[in-house]
Amino acid sequence: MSVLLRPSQALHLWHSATLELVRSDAPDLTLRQLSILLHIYLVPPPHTVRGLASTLGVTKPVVTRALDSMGSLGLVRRSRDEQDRRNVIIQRTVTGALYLEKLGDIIIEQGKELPL
Amino acid sequence: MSVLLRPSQALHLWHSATLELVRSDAPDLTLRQLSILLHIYLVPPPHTVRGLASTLGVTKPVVTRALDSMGSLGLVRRSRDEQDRRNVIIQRTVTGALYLEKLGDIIIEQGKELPL
DNA sequence: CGTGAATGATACGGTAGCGAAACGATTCCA
DNA sequence: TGGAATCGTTTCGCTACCGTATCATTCACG
Repeated sequence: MSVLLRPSQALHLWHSATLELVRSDAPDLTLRQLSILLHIYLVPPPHTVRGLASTLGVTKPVVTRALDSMGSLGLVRRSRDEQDRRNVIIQRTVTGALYLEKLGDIIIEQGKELPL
Repeated sequence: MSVLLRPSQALHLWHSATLELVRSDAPDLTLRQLSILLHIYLVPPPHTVRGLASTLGVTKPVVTRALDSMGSLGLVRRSRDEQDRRNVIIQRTVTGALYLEKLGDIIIEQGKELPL
């Protein structure tokens, strides 16, 4: 089954959710960073820089920089792939999981108050 | 009635929608800019710099800069309030309406493919 | 009038993002 | 074993964003 959203509902959901996200004291990530973060936590591992860059349609430095930023926020963690030491495996953290849990709560909360 | 989203659905919806948004050739706005744009188009006018800043919980220069950026993209338009010439009224444009229509389409499209 | 409040824009110094190109480390393979 | 390919990072020059503070314009009100 699908989540049935009408056009006005879809935009209102994003409106209220982004509004709440901006108003919150959560570190404000760029859309690209948020997309990377969601991908890491919602798609089965392993995740590499090259893989993420390809998936998002961006260059590798974009992913490296996003990992730098989010890494210093504790949202993700890097580790070398010991099988092929050229690769970097991006891993999840407790902090990152909590961040996304909070994001999920915001979306759901705003979804409940959508006009029909 | 409300839009019933379960936690995993909420995050998956945002995951696929942000992914599609990043991959698209649409100008990539910051989260704050997107929030401002949605607010202008979904909440009844008039919209002023001060009002938007207060609503979003950000400073006025943030709104001014966002309007500069989105203005040069043609997404919004500024005009003086002739009743009180201190105010600037932010107005919608055809380009902005099309941008949000496209965003709505992306969200709906991704919502249809959500796992139950 | 004219003084103070209110509004939006601007200046400033600093930080972080961008794409393109080059770089070191590692692996592949001939 | 040695050259090419792959992977992630770094560098470069540039643009855009941030918060704080300040500015010009306009209005309200004594």
